Amino acid sequence: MSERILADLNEPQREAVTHVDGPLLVLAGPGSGKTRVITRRCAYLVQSGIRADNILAITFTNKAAGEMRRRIEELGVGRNMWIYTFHALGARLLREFGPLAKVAPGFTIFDDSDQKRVIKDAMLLCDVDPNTIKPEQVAGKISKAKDQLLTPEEYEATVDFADDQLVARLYLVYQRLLEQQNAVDFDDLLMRVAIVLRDHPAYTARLNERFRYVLIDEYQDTNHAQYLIARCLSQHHRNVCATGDPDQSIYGWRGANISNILDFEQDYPNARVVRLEQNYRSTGNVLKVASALIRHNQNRKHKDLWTENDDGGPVDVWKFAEGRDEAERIATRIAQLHREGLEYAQIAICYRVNAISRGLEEALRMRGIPYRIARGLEFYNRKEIKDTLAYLHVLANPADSVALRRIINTPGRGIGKTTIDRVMATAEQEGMAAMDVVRQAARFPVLRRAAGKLAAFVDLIDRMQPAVDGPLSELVETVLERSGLEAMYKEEDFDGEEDRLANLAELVSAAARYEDEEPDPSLPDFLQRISLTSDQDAIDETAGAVLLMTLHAAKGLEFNTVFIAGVEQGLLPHERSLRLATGGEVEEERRLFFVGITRAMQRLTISHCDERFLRGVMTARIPSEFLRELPTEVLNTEVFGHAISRGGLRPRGGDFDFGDDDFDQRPPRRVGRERSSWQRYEEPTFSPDDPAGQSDEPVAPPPQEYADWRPGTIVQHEAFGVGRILWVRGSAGNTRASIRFAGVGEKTFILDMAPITRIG
DNA sequence: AGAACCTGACTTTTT
DNA sequence: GTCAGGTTCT
Repeated sequence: MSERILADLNEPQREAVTHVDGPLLVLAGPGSGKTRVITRRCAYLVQSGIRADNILAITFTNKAAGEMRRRIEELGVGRNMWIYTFHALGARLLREFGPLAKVAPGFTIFDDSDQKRVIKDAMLLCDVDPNTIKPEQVAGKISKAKDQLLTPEEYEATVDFADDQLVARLYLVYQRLLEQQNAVDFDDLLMRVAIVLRDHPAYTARLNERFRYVLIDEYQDTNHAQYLIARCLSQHHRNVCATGDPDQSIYGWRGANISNILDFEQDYPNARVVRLEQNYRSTGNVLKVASALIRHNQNRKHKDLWTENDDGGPVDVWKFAEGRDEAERIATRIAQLHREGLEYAQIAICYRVNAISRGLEEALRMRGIPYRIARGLEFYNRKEIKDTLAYLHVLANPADSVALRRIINTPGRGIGKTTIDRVMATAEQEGMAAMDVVRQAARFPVLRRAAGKLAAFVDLIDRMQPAVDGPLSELVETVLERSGLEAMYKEEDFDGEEDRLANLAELVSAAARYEDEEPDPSLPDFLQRISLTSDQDAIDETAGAVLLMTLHAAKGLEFNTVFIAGVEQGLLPHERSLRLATGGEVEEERRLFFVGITRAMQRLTISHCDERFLRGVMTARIPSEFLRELPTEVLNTEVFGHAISRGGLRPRGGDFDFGDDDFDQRPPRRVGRERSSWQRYEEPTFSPDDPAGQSDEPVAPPPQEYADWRPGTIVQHEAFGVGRILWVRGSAGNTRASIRFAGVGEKTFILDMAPITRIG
């Protein structure tokens, strides 16, 4: 077994894996086999006689935790290892020592939108005009305070600006509102645990006994509270292993403190430091570009990244006249690579801001290239899911009035804003839970008129309550039926384009799956777990589609071919990071670029434009200052003119620098290859009765995916039966077809949405 | 109570 | 240009 654990490790990797006692810092460059080191080390510890349940590994995402568990179990050890995200560990410990931290079991975890709701409530209660300060700002300051473990009282003592005194008041009320609802926010999960660990040495000692080896992954992203938790958990034995890469610290704006990793050696004297510098992922040229870029940062630990891989082709730097050209060219290039045998799933397009994705999507759709967007906030943020979960939350925790407000009139049952406001005001006055006010509505004169409707709602909830003790999936079904949500969404689905019922069915099966896998399932645990599930966890790199994502979302992934679009000043680095020009923020932007570059295994293309549509207006752009920092000798720079309105995509010759006179005038170099892809650009096919290309505003051709939906084609519609296509037109994603049905007449549909199939 | 209308914001968002 | 959230109108 030892053989297997140490097999194919390089020297530093082996050193890290076989380090057992005492603090260890693993500085792991991108693609240096960090996960391998972590999992092998866990196996090594177990093999040296340490019990798996004495080992605690902490990650940032559920996905990372799951991946780690999978790979450790593959090595045949560690079935009982503690593998958690920081927040899940927090939730777990809070449940354990709840009384010490003033939370009752079954507490609700509020997400950002719940939190915002409560802050608004606090502002209302404190008579704070939202024009003075925005709820988001308040949230930000409270979050910072919690990161520093400051209770409202302690925070108040530290502030001297009037603004912050206001925040202190709001923080106090906010916290009170949370407590009344037996709810915590994400920051509480860390702060409360850290405070208990700080103030209850006996408890901390016990946990040190339990977790004799502590491992923290992505240490560069820890904030202060997380740092303290890690520190306390390893206070007695000092068997702490931190892994990470300061050059990939990209969450400073969320409170991550890069100094935690930079100062590890001061924090833990005698720490062993291992540098993983050999890269197994990228070509030599990609790595050269990455290294040259990141060298421009001051605040870092130097690493010499190297690889035994081939140099590979040059790194492409493409310059376009306009955003649309960029999107077109990337899409055609992807089509070409696919024809040459590259899987779509091996390709990613990254950008700094989500706003860039739209144009790319359109271009991909136009060519029928399958793609997926790894955008934040998908499944659990859908309205129908949030509604259903809100019922479950009320059942699990009747004090949860954020959830109560969400469902009390959803579906509509004639309980309006006035009534809801009165319920909330009464609850505040009487110091009661909102649900209890609703229960006793008849007692309160202001609620007299609504009392009947409120009683009906109470009755509804009470009739659901018994199902809480039954199987979870059945509970969800009961809620869907009795609440009327199912009926409501059935109707909406019928005349809308959404498929909300399908999502709800997915929720039911998620509940069933949870119940299946969990030894000790419970409704509160299910809900907590959902609250701690992010969309990052849902990114599936193997879905057979090109992945579009922000540079942030790309961290930790790798692809054969990577495009980084919109590498322009103001976008990357983003203008908001330039404003206060605090150097540090520009360095974080540079790290973001570094993260993007190092996702690429074989091919990397960086692109930028002279103009692009931003916020509805065409905006002049200049290339990113970072482009000057790249080594020209491994770049292949190309300049392209307009793809569409100037009659076809063609490369334009001529001089090319990065467009800014301040740049040093290194001669532009061209490396390698003919640009054969241009010649192969395919003129889109236009539908016959829709002669396009005459106006400046061409009518978009039907996307490739509908290429053979020609007039005359016979199709079947779920409701209208068999019909004949009259015409197809429209832009990608909005392709419309007019179809004549016997006895029904002509109807126009959006093809992506309508339940239509081709027949014959 | 619900629809229509208006306004402002618009980086990133591991939990 | 687009979306969400809030406000005003009916």
